[in-house]
Amino acid sequence: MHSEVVASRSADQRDSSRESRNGTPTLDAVSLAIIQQLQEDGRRPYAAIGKAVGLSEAAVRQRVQKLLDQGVMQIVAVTDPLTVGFRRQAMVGINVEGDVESIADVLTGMSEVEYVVMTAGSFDILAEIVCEDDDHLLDVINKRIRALPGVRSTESFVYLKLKKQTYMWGTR
Amino acid sequence: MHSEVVASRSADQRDSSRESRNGTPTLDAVSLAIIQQLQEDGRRPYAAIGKAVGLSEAAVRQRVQKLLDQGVMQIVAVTDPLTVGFRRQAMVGINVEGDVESIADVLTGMSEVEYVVMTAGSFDILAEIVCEDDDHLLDVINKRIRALPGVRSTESFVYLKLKKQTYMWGTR
DNA sequence: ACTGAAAACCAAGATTT
DNA sequence: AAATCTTGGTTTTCAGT
Repeated sequence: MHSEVVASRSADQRDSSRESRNGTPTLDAVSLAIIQQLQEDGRRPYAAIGKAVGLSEAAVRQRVQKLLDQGVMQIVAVTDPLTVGFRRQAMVGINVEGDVESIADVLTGMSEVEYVVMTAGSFDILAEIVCEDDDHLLDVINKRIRALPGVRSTESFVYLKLKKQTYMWGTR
Repeated sequence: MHSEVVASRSADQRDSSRESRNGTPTLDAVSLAIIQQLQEDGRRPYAAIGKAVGLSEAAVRQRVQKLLDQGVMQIVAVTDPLTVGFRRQAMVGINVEGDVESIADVLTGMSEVEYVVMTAGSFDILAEIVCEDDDHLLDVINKRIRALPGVRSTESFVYLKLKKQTYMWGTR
């Protein structure tokens, strides 16, 4: 059903823990294959993954644990908040004067903010907000975000309908 | 460590499968609690979830299966593509003339598109793109998306750095 | 709720770099 | 030496009745 991965363990694919320049771990082909398996099904048994990538069950488990500990991946349930019910959701484009990253860090600390990216283009930051209702959303955007020193302007895009949500890169 | 959920099984919270007006299943408190557990850890054992929500292991298992089958949630490994390596990523704001949803549907069918939302505001659609490299990204945006009949204009926001990615609504 | 089967876990021991 | 993989034995979880 899912593709076998040739996992000859040699040469250039043996380092799963070396640090690259930006502090993020370099992943070898085997770890990528494991992640791929788990992108298809986050609860796939370690033994099945092992068979697919050519490793023992225990080895897979150890690698998965490490990937989780390192924060390279998370295994989670994902839903569409709007579908699940009671929420208002929006993307907010933000323009900043001064240090963009420090603003991004503040946003990251806000519980209503699910997603923060620094971008190139006419916004410096995109932040996705999940709220209880309109009042809550208004509060977060107008009172809390726009009030941050350094935030020059914001533009909001309230979600009407989520059409697609995938986590399948590498598996297309 | 994680909060116990009072799951008295009565009256208005026993229907996890009834269909609401828009065709999405109405979730009861117990199912929400289960999802919450799995948002913290997608591989949490059914028994542990059962203890937290006040259900037997088997009951949890059945509910989880149903939630997955219904497409209410998915349990998957989530990564930051940029961290994992070889990708260029961008959010594209799109303006449409005519039927917005049909354009959204086309985007949904494109493998490079991970995320599609219809929005209110100065964009009709927001689409997140994951690509191999700059050339690929350029191709997708300029050749494929802008070429769609009905697409009036697009604006791109290339990702520089992902700062936050959470799936914790309800658990803050 | 019970039961056989599968999966997860653990602790050494072996292998590779 | 350090890290990674394997093996064998044990406990826990799972799936079906």
